[in-house]
Amino acid sequence: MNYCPGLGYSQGVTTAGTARDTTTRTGPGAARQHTLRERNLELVARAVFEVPEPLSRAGVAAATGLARATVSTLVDQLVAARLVRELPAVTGGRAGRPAVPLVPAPRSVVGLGLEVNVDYLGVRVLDLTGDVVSERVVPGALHDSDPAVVLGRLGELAREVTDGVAASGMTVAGARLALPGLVDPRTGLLEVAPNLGWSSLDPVPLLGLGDLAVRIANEAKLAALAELAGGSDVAAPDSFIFVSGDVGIGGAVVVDRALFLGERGWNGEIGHVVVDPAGPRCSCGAFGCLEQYAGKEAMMRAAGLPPDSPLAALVARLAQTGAAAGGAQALPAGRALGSALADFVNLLDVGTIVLGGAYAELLPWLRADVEAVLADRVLAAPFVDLHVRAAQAGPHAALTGGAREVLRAVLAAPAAWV
Amino acid sequence: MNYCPGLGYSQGVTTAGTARDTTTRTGPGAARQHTLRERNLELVARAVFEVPEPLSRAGVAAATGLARATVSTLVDQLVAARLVRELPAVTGGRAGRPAVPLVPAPRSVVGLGLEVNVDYLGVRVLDLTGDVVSERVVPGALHDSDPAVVLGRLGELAREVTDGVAASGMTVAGARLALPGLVDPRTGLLEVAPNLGWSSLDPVPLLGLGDLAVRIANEAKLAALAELAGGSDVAAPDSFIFVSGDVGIGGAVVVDRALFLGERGWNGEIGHVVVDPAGPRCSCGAFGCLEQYAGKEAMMRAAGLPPDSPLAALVARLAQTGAAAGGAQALPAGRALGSALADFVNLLDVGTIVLGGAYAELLPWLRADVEAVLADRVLAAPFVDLHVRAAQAGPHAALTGGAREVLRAVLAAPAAWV
DNA sequence: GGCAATAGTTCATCCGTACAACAAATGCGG
DNA sequence: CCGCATTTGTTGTACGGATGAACTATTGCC
Repeated sequence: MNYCPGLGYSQGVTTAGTARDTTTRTGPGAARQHTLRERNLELVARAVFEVPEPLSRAGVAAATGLARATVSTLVDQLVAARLVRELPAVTGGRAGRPAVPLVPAPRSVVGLGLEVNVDYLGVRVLDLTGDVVSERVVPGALHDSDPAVVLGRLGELAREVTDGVAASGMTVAGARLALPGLVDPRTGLLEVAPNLGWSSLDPVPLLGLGDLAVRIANEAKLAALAELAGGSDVAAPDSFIFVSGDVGIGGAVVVDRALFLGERGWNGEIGHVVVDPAGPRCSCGAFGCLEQYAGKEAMMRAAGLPPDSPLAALVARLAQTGAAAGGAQALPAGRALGSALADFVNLLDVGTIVLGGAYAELLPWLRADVEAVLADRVLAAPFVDLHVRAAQAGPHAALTGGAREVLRAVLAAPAAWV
Repeated sequence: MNYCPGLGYSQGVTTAGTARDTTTRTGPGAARQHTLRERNLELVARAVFEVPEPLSRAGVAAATGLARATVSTLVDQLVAARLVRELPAVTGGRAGRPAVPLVPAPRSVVGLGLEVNVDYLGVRVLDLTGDVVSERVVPGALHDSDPAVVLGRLGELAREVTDGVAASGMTVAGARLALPGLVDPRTGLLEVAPNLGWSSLDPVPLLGLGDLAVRIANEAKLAALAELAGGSDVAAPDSFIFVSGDVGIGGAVVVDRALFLGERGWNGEIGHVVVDPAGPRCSCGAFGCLEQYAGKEAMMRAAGLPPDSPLAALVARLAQTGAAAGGAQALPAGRALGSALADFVNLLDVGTIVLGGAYAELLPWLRADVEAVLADRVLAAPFVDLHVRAAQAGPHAALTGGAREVLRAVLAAPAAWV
């Protein structure tokens, strides 16, 4: 599925004689004997976790290309590490010794998702099967709040939840804290979160979660990862653009089931893409940004509602005014959003667009305009099927995405758990 | 240098019970004993090729973390494969046995770059040191040309060049054909190249190059890769946005020295990003695309020149009208380009912008406007240094980029050459 | 009940790296 | 000029991990 023509890494053909590139790129390091073990442990773990029907040891061997003997020892280690569980042998009607199905271990190793957003605090625990083990979501008005107080409160919630989880014998592998702002994953610092009124702070210590490994990330990025779980009726795409409409507009890019983050993870800022340079001035100082057309307040105003109305009011108004779901021009946001998304697709060539936040509910009134503008403006539209769909992950998707991200890291390096 | 928080691969945590993701992702395959050898061969090759000062075997061992004994055997294989050459031992004034410097082997394994563009055909051969071994560039007016004739002629040029190269004992590792249009790397087909008047064709067989491995790619993408060689005075950035202005406007994205290609490699189409929805109609059918402001014809018209004037005429006119280099508003294209680039940066978070094609020469008259609009419109501008620079690779950069790409692939899998 | 079929385990073998010892080639101090 | 420290490169042994074949375990079917 990787169509890049073998462009996996640094090029490094240097013209002889010119002194540059002085920093030695250490690279991923030397491959030793135990590297094989780590690599194949990961391979086996992926085989067990990515397949819809449980595999046996023999099935894993066939799927991975490893020898049955090798798979046996690796699976035994994963079982001992409580990452994989053996189900009772099932006699499937065929001849031969019955196979032992291998499944992700439930309620053993879990991931913790944390979130501070404008109107709530949340904690969610997921186990390796994807089940929600425990969660707490507390509403609150957190514009211009005190980070120490809010994060301390979130830390308390997290401790309550993790204490209960640990009492049941589960192990918390780590945590991800989702924040609605510019986050620097290198330093773990929050640069600025306009809607919270926070800036330039180190949030992790304020949680007071001791030695638990907590990493921070942008809320929309983690919400996008939650979409990789797919929905009850629809499969998850491997590559998509995720755009979430709320007070601000957040975006993320997923390619081959991994986030694309640019240089610092500050990508996907579709809210400030040019829609019309003659448009209204944006809070960012520029003119005609998408946010001025498709941000929550702009949509409310366009519908004749107070800017801070709840989303339900807008939905009710749309239904009341008889705007045909599926019809064009129900919301002025539709064409603006389509225009910005067309830029996004032209620049990235990712053909599936997942709309989250308020857009998920408003999609019936947005879709016609969005799709029409995409067809007009995307250069490759004649050669590509563009898909626009609503987000599948439920409310507080960033909590799910954060917890999933912790568990993904566990599966990427299962050797640390054996 | 990888700031993504461990998002290397497919996630795969699936909710138990829901049937989806049915395609078994085979993954990169099982790691066997010889995988170690391949991996470490690559590591050693990179160490030799990426360092400005030649390393000895002991130096490679220190740089890679491998044992000296291991490095010795690996280096011997690379030398036998003619990828690496030993220089005469140099007694560097220090005590101890003199070290044998290892360098990329000159004139041994070479890469072939091919290109069809609107006004020329070209062939260029690079060796592993980055030197141009041989090249042929033939001007021609190729709008609305016959693909069979043009590609046949290019194939003849390529054979002439490769015959000479082979007669000198060199081995051509492969070729890349650069085309100005939408290319599908999966199938090797050219979907459409508007300026050539070509569409829906399989160009490789028309070259008549027999069993030589030829792959096709977009011209701007390969030109961007040429920038990884750096310039005589300035180091190459590891991540950058490349935008090349000509009749059309081409773009590419390089992150960590590798092309980012989206799903099909049809990304970087900045020429059709919205600058002003009330603007002129574009050849693509939409309104107010960047190409209508910063395409070559638009720039000529804005300067009062015939649309098909040579670039030199525009430069002369700018000098003549006394438009201050470095001053604002010398060209209307400047602010339009800045607007589209700001969208690009907002969506991708890549902070270095390399301008090629006509923009490289026009940069003195564009820079002030571009940088001003970027500062206004890029959301992360207060936290990031944005760099705008002219392309360093000389004319016909796609030829260099294509040849480099072939050699990069050789270094990524040196085991095939031992 | 015997036989074929499939799952899982055990064991000798092979491959590649690591570590240590050794050989080679130099600078330096006496 | 000689001995010694120093660094490079090579040789030999040990070890870890994957393999494939042989073996055991458990079922369906005739």
